[in-house]
Amino acid sequence: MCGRVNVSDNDGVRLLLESLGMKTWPTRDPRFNIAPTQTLDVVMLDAQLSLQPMSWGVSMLLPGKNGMVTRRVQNARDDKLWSSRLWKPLMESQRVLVPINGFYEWKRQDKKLVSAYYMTPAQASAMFLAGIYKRSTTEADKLEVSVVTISANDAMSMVHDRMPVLLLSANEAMAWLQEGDRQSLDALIKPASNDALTFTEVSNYVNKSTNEGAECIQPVSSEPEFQLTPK
DNA sequence: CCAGACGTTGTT
DNA sequence: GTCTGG
DNA sequence: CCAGACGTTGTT
DNA sequence: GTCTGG
Repeated sequence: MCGRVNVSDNDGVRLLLESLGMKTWPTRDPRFNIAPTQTLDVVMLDAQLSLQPMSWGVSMLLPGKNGMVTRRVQNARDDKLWSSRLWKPLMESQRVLVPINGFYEWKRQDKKLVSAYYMTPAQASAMFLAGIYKRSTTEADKLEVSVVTISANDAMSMVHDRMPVLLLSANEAMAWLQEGDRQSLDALIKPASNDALTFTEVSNYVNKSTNEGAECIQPVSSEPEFQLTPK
């Protein structure tokens, strides 16, 4: 779940960041198809709120056939946040917000891909995902982020059984950054309400992560747009 | 997340 | 089948 | 000190 | 391999 996002509408993101009182926003070229290992601009709270580029996926070391192997983990499950030795320290002091315009999910049936869907906030043009970040142990100054996930709500479960944790108000977003105790944070870690997201079925153009542009979010019409004239 | 590879040597 | 790259 | 875990997704 | 918990 949540392994592909869209950050193509800088105006929408700017409004979202301004709702927190920020005066900076992304100046990157629009990206309709951001995949794990690529760069996300992430909101962190230090002395002030700031926007930091981070690589999508927190690295962890695991024993492999020939020594240790690095594995990148793009999502953090809600039920592991306080028990895993990877996530727990990040939950305590490394919480961040991931501003996006929307994310993609793929529906499967009998193991096979059926269709791709684009999810956008119903009430805004951008939204925050709950994230946790870590300083890279190998590369100085490199930051890595994972997106917190939870069981899908009823609406999402039509497509997929997991979804990212959404922070849909400025209050919730700031609470995620500021709260110190576990109880307050746990209150934020819940599936969004069923009417929080708008679903759009899109073509398989977005499947390939090197494909870019507005074609990624173009709706699939129920009727074919073009029909061959029968002969 | 999905797509695509999944080997090596020697040579230019 | 499983790993890596984007 | 030793024992045991160590992400996530998809899948059913 | 390396960290956490007992």
